[in-house]
Amino acid sequence: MEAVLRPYELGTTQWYVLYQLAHCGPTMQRDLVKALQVERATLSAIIGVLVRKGLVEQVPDRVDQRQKLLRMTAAGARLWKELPDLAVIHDVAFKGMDDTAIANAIRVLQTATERLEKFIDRS
Amino acid sequence: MEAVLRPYELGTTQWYVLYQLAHCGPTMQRDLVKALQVERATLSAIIGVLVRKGLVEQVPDRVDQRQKLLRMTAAGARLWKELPDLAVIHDVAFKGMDDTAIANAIRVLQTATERLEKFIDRS
DNA sequence: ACAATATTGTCAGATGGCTAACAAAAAAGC
DNA sequence: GCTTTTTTGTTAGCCATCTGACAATATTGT
Repeated sequence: MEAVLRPYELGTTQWYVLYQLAHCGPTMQRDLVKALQVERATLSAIIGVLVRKGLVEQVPDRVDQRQKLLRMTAAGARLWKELPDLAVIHDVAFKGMDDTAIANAIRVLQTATERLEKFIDRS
Repeated sequence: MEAVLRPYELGTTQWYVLYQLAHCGPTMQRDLVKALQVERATLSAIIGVLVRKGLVEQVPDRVDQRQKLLRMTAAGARLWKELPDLAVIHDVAFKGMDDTAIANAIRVLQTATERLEKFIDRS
């Protein structure tokens, strides 16, 4: 992803923010934190970059003034349309491989992840 | 790993440097770059941290003055002995799982990685 | 209603990763 | 032998991530 995105001066997480805004419309920053599985502070920094680049706007909510709504700007939408389709990456990596083997791999990793998370919580 | 190492103020890559020095003895910095699969600049920064902490020494080579030999200090060896065994992490993640399933998962990921690397090289 | 608590975003400072550019030293070529 | 190239490490600057502390704002509890 880095390699594909570099010419556009976009990092992968920046790309993911744009992806969310393009597919789900304007979103509260706090909801993006959950969607991207990232810390509040991390997202704050990333949004900061996107705002400085003029690709995303932060609109304070009228009822809850803590929250901010994120919206793609016209420039953001323009850039988004120029971006190449990242699905090729998935194809390059997995096309033609045995589907059940892939599914198995995913299960193995998910199980390991869950176990480690439980372990960290307990300790 | 982060969670286990945090009480000792060690990052995972710092740990890995100590691991190498503990298991393979003093090592040239350039060889560590290959062992850790990391950029020269990245390792340089990490070594910088370990040197500041007094856990590792950088000794310029007598014959080739560009190269630097890395050696654990007494303080580094002392800390290393205190560190918990990280094998528990492997156990927590994978113990009791089907070995062939794990081997399959590894194969899937290795293949995907190789394909992506080839793709990046070509493009 | 007011005090205590929880949520949301930001800032500061750290790690770890990258690239690009540089300096010093060694090796290769001519 | 001297020039050019390669190797080695560092520095600077960027992105992404984390934790911890903070301010502002809501919510809850009494």
